[in-house]
Amino acid sequence: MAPILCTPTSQLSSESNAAQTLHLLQRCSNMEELRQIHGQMLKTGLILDEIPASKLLAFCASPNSGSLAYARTVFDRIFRPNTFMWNTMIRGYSNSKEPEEALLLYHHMLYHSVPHNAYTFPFLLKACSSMSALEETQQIHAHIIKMGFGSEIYTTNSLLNVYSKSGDIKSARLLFDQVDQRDTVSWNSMIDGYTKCGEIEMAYEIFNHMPERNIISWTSMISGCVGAGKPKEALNLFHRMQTAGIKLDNVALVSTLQACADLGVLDQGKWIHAYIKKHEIEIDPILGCVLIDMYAKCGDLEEAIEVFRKMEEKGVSVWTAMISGYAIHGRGREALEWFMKMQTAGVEPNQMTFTGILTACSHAGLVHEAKLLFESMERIHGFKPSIEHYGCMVDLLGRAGLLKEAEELIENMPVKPNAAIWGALLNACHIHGNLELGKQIGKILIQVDPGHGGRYIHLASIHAAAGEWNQAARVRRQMKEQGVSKLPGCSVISVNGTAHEFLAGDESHPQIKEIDHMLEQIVERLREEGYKPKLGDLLLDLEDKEKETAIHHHSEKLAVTFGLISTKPGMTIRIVKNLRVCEDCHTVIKLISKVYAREILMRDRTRFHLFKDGNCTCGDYW
DNA sequence: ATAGGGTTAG
Repeated sequence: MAPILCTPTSQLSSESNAAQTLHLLQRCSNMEELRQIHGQMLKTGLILDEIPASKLLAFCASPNSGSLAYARTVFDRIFRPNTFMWNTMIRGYSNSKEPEEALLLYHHMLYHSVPHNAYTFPFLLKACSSMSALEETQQIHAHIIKMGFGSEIYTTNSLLNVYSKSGDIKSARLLFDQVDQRDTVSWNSMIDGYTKCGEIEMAYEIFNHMPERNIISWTSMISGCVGAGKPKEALNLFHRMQTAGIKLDNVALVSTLQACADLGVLDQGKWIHAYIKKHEIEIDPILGCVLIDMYAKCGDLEEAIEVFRKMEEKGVSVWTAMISGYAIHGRGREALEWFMKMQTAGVEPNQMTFTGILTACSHAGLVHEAKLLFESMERIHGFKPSIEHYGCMVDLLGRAGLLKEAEELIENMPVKPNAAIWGALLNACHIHGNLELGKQIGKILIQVDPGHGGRYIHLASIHAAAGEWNQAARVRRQMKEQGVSKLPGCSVISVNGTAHEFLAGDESHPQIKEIDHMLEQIVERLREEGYKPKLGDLLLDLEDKEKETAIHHHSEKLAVTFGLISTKPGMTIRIVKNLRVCEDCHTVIKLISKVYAREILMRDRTRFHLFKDGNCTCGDYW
């Protein structure tokens, strides 16, 4: 028989067919196209070929445009999938809402004795990490050692990462010290682990000792500081990072903007926004969210709206950031309008949106509206109100003077009240002078939250307001015995880009003489307007004259006074205070806004106060 | 293939 000299036409065509299909798979951009290719592959039998089938699976299981469910149906029909295919499915589930499926697949994989390769464990451990599944991680760790992957750096790094993320920093450290190979990823995971469990000093130690730092090292430290309530250190690190010549990316900017928001430093926040524009960095949904939040928290709602307008993808978080922005400014009506606009735009509110809108109602005294919204949460939107939402309602009712209703709500709510709930009620007692109830709640709070200095101060000042000096002193003693200290009041004012910080009774400012002199003048001037210092609930057991001196040196008064002498007439004075503004300071600043014809914008612990013509936007309830 | 980011009551 004559030998076949050339490849049969049919085979040629099927080969070029396979090449073409592979090419199509490579360029495939959505599931619609993929379905067609899949159909083609079923017809030609190419689905039986490992490489095209793998490519098909990989596309469906990819997190962006794929469909994991589709991938699963394909996978389940493959006879003896290879390791790559198993890995692909495990990876798909590890990035999905059902990471536990990744573990189940792994069990099947073991059952079918499919061999592992170096890619299997990183994917699998990622699934563990998103579930914080410590026990499973320990079991997998044992497999890793048994199967000889214990020196694979991707695998050990993944282990480090799960232990860190799941809060088992001890195991992470043990492994970190054990392994014979470490890279930047290993060090970075340790930084993240230490910051996540609040050990910021240890994170610094790792950071300082690592041989090489990349942008992730820096960003982990910055976000760690933000999370630990050290936004100043975060900004400090940011500047060091720039000196080190690191190119910024979105994640680094997000963390830094949060620090700006926490500190209320508008200038620095603006600088970053300008940087984003200059370098044409894309404002993704998360970056947009924190930009809006930063502007809102730095007092510039107009600019927040601008950012919102320019964003292309307006998801629920972005709307929520806007609504929460209006909330802290006490602009409840507008918050409600935005809430409506959002739904008209077809965006469904989530739990956080409700926290935002209820807060907005609370700060603006919109009791009726809040009740309707609260009731609609479950009835219309299908959310069970969480403890945060109950907190908003207690705050709202209490602020509005409906103490009885607030108490009833606490009694009838399905969850156990926490410190925040009692705190809201105590605050209401304070505002409305319900000293008896206040004392009861104060006692509960000290038990629930014994390490929180503010609680003792609050209770002591209620006793003081009732003229019970002995009781007030007793509470303060108790606080001392517990080793709890009071967070000192601190107000910051930015003048020409420099932040000036004042503590209560602070003498350290270089212009303190001038400030003191001006302050005396102000008090004189305000007395003519009928101002009397309110000393009633001041804690200190002092003579009235001494009390006056103390109260006049509260940080917010020092900062406002400095603002008056160091900025041009007519300019808005912007101040950020770390605690709730004191009642006497609130009165004084209102009067200053009238007598000195200045707008004063002050952010305290919970909200903004805009003082203007002798009034404040908080309506005196804060 | 492994590491860093969101709005949140008091």
